[in-house]
Amino acid sequence: MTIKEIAEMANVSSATVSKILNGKDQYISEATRQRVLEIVEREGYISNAIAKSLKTKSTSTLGIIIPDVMNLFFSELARGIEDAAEGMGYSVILCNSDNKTSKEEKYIQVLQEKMVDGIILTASEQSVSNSLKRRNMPMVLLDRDILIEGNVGRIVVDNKKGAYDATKYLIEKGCNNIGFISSDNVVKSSGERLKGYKQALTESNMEVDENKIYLHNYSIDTGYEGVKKLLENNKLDGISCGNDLIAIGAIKALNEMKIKIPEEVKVIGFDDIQISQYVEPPLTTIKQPIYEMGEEAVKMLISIIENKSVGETKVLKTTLVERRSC
Amino acid sequence: MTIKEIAEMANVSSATVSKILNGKDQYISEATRQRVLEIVEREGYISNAIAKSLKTKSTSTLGIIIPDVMNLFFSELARGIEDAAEGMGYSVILCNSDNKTSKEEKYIQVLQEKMVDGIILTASEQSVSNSLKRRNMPMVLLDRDILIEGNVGRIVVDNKKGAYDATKYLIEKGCNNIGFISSDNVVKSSGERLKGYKQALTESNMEVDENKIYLHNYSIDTGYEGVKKLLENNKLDGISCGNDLIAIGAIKALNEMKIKIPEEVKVIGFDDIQISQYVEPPLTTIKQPIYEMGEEAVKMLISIIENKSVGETKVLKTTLVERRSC
DNA sequence: ATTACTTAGGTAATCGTTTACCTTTATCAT
DNA sequence: ATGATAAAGGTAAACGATTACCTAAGTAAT
Repeated sequence: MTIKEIAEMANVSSATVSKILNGKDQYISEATRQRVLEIVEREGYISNAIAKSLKTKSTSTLGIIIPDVMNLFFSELARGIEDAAEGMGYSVILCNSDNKTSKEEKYIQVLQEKMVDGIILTASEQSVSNSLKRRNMPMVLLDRDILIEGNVGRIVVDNKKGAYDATKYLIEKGCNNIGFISSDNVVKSSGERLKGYKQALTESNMEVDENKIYLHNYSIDTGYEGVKKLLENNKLDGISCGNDLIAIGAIKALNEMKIKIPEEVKVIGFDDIQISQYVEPPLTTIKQPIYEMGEEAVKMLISIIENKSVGETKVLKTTLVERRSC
Repeated sequence: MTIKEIAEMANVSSATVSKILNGKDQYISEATRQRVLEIVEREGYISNAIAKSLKTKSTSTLGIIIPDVMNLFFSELARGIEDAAEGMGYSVILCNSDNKTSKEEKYIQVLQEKMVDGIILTASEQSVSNSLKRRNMPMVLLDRDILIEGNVGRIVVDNKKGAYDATKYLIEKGCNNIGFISSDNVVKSSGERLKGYKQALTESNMEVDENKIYLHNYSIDTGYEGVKKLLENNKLDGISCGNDLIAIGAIKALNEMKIKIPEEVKVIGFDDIQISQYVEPPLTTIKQPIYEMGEEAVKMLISIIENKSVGETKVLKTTLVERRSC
């Protein structure tokens, strides 16, 4: 069922049908309009967006590349993105990069072939500018900032301040031996969080002890292993974690070791993913406005697409949410 | 940069370039092939999949409609789907229905306009056949079975047996007073799980007591509330939960009430979502092969698309995984 | 009566591929 | 020398919309 067939049934030209369907009907009589619309309805006509896209050079589709939707942080990001996109008339193609530059590059290629109007990229750990051959594709970098040339937007939080606040909070709560468990990946945010931790210690005249730092990746297992390793040689009374998954792993290990939280050791996370309020004890953490970050990314991307803005950097605020783990 | 421009540079026709790019080059000399390929590479030509789709009537894109990616069950499903799709050369458009028939219908319309090759639908709670106007679109129903006419595939598990096994296990572990907390939604699987619970009781000559059943929805809060409500009037020593989220909420409530798990009350879940192994105590549950269900859905859908099979129903097996909550 | 504008709609090129069908030249068996 | 076949590549229609530009009739002002 095409526009041409509808046109024949209504005894008008396909141009007329197209105009009516797109609301460009100021020079179409109401009678004709009604007649066409009725036929469209009766025949269950569904317009062919592919043909439309070919002509108009716009697909109303966005590509989103994240490491892994199964990770609660990214699934919330994805949800924020999809909701905002849907609200603005866009669909989203979902891509999981598994933090692999190779998959990321492949997806960028595919998304360009599919003529998405723009791409939201949560960069993989090793991605560098030159691996991203983009042909002037509107793009916003979300959560993870990387070096990249050209007109790209950025939505980030102040990771250093967040980690600083977390550690400072632990100090205020009376901790004297604070460990840090996080990821050793090379994305900027990871480094910033480590810096924030160190700065908080230094400012309070505590020494930075590399033996109290365990870096691996952003997973529950890292938190679990980190606690086991760190407590072999140290007496910690506070642990600042690079993200909530790590904190959850840390809590699990501490629970198993019958170490009381928060009485003996206080634990603080980063992100405030959905599940964090449900662990035992509920996790005190540095909240990122994850869902909103997704929304903001879409808004910025669409404004770049529609040429209303040039890529800028938007820094969203983190907040400390107090629960029972401290 | 189009195929025509490449053709001009190489002094061949666009047909030749197209043939080379699509591997239909049995009658193209190696010299020409190389020359064209080099130009394609040098100019960074990216093919226009939209134009291709218009001609070939296939987009290599699948639509997936799930209630909510932020729900761990569905995010794992989504991941399985995306991985399998990517492996078979397809992209996926992600849609969150929030269990609303209205959103679901809207997405189905959009997906058809975008000419996806097929749709994987995890149906919303109220969706019924006639609300789904589809124009002969290949489709597979995933996880939730609904009545629908036409040629659709189905990937499900035996929910009744799963819930039966769970409850039976509790009985074997010595429980005499087993409650059931689940969702009251109208999808078939919810009813099946309730039936499985009841059947296990009946078979063991235990009476089904409606006061020990709390039905609301598949959320952590339901588990939490359910325990509070059920323990007001009952002395339970076992709780069979409609899914893991509910079980996690139940465990949280029990922990707060200082009731020992599994000594005083045993808890069993359903699904085996990722997080379940990390709660305290780790959750014993009926494992659904979630990721594989996503994969299987893609395989079945693509085989329907390629006309290699007609819609059939595939029932995957659940297994009981023992952890410390029982 | 002429000009100008508005209303209502039609014509046909165009977007970038794919592909059925055609042409030309070379090779080869008879 | 002839016909058949293979090799190499070209021509142009088609996919289904959109849209710049055109036409024609009616109306209104001068």
